[in-house]
Amino acid sequence: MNLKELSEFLGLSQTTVSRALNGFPEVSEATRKRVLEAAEKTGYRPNKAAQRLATGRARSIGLVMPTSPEHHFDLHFGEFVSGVGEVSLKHDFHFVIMPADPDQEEKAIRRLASSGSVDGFYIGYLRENDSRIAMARSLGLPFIVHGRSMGIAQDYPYLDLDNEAVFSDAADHLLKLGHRKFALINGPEQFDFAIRRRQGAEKRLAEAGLHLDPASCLSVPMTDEQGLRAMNALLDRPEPPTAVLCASTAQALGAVRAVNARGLKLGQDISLTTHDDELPLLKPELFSVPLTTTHSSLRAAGMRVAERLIGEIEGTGEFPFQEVWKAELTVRASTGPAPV
Amino acid sequence: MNLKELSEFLGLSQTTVSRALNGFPEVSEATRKRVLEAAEKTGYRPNKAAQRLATGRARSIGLVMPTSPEHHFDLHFGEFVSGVGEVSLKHDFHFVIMPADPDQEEKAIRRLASSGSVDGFYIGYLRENDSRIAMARSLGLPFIVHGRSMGIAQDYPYLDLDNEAVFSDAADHLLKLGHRKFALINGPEQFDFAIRRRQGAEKRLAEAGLHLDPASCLSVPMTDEQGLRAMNALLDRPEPPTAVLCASTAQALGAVRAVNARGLKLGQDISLTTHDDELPLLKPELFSVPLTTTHSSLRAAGMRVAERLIGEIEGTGEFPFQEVWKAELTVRASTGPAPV
DNA sequence: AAAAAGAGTCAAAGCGCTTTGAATAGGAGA
DNA sequence: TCTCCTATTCAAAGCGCTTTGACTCTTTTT
Repeated sequence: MNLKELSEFLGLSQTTVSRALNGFPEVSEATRKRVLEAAEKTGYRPNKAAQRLATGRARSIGLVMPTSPEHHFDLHFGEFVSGVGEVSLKHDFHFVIMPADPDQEEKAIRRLASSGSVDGFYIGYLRENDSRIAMARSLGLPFIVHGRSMGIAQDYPYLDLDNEAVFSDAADHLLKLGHRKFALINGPEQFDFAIRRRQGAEKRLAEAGLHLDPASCLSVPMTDEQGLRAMNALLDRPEPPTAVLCASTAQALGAVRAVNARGLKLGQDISLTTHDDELPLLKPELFSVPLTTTHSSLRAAGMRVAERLIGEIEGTGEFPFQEVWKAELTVRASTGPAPV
Repeated sequence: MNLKELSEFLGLSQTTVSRALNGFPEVSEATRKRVLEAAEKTGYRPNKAAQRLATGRARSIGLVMPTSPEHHFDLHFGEFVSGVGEVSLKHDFHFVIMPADPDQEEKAIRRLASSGSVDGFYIGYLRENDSRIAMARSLGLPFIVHGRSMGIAQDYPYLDLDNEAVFSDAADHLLKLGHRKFALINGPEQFDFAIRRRQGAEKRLAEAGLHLDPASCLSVPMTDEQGLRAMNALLDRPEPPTAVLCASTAQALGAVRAVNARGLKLGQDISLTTHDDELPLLKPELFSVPLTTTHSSLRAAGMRVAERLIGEIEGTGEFPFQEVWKAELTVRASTGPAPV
């Protein structure tokens, strides 16, 4: 059933039917009602491709999904996407995912944009001096960056977490508990957020007259396996830390395991904090020793990104151009006074 | 840059340019080369909507993503999707995700299909007597079911794991170790796979003359939190089990924590197996006591589903209509002889 | 009573592509 | 030399929708 058939069935022109369906004012209420009922009854659905071709708008947003045999689906990404998805649905937007090898991402975005399948897109996992920002701008399509990129003028639309504060707040908390020997299990420093977190920790520690030894700043992928290894490496050092900052609950999972395996008591022999993206699968409060965290909902970030992107496409709503969210500190049993 | 401009630029007709680009034989090699070069140089990309409208094919497959504020993004789903994505990319297919509340799924599929945005789709998380299968068939679009649905004639295209064997193999292994007191931490029995797993366990145990008490068959969501609670409930029973079968590594994570919290030794006081979907984040071999598992790659299943779906759409390749995959048993330290 | 304004409807153009059916040119065969 | 292929190329017709500009009636204003 297409527009032509529907309008013939109703004895009206396609114009009128189309207008009635799309809520234009110049259609009489009686006609509109008739059209709507007929559309309902016949199960008419406008053809998206035709609409898209006619209007130039796709009513869909896109994102590039990092994927490859090595780089498996990231839990954090899924949580974010889930938020984007929920909001797209609410606005009746489609949501096109273009999977791409991480190092082919730029090409993938270009393909997505120039194929006309989306009228806005999202960029994530920002790196230092990320070339994707300039490219995104050159495509002439609305976009929004989740994160920021050091080394580039901050004149693009973004939503980011205050990553400096994430580690600086955690460090602050541990300093007040008397800790002096710090270490980081940070995310991969190819990413902007990891660099900022390290800098946040360094800055706060410097204020307390402490210097963070580069050998204590581990930068590893956000999985439990890597967290386990990293913590083992830290505990094997001649002078192991008493305070460790983790970048993700997934890493913390492994790190805690390493601590337990050595018979050390979390919150007593060693204190650990993690940043928590509020992954439903990994709740820091459910660890055998509940974890002290900084936390901020990644899902909420996804929702906000979609909200802003769709708002810009539709020209509705007023949104800030740039936003920085603060993470919240919650103290639990995994942090305690520095051992004497 | 569109076809018209490109053909004007080349001094050729749109027909010829289109044919050259799409590899039709009736274009001279010299012309084809010229066209290809010009397309490359000008960065020409065919407009997807126009192609879709003209051909009726969308070159994209779709899936409905279960999402809602309660039902958060499922880790297992992400892993599956990642496989689908990789294959779509290889075939230059788009990949449209329609997020939907789980109980609105049917409506969402219908919307996806009748909007013409996809020319094939996937159905997952099958329930008993699942009405989506009949509906899918009525849409007249290629589709493939991941899983099966009890109570419905098996005449639809599917890929499924042999879920009976999953728990029956695990039960078999534990029986041979002398265990007589069994319990299940199964997935939600609204899903077909969970029902089959329970039946698989029951059948194998019945062969050994054992009856599985319904109170020992826990059916809970696949998260560590639920695993923890379930295991606690089991250990609180007057006669706690010595052999526990888990449906997911996520549940096992919590279950193991419950075991440890009581000072019980895994593989000695209590044996535990889990089914492992090969989630990169949760590796059973990395648990402090490595877990005995049945395993099968969910990602590989996603790839296969996409492969078959695209194959059917394009009319290329010969694929079986229905497939059942066997999971593999790997024995590790979490299972040992039954305590005396 | 004539002119202007407003309400409702419509025919037709156009979005960018594929594809049908026809046209053209250059050789081969009669 | 003339006809008939074969190899290329092309003009034009859709695909299903939105949107422009025009066309009827009514109703209001002068």
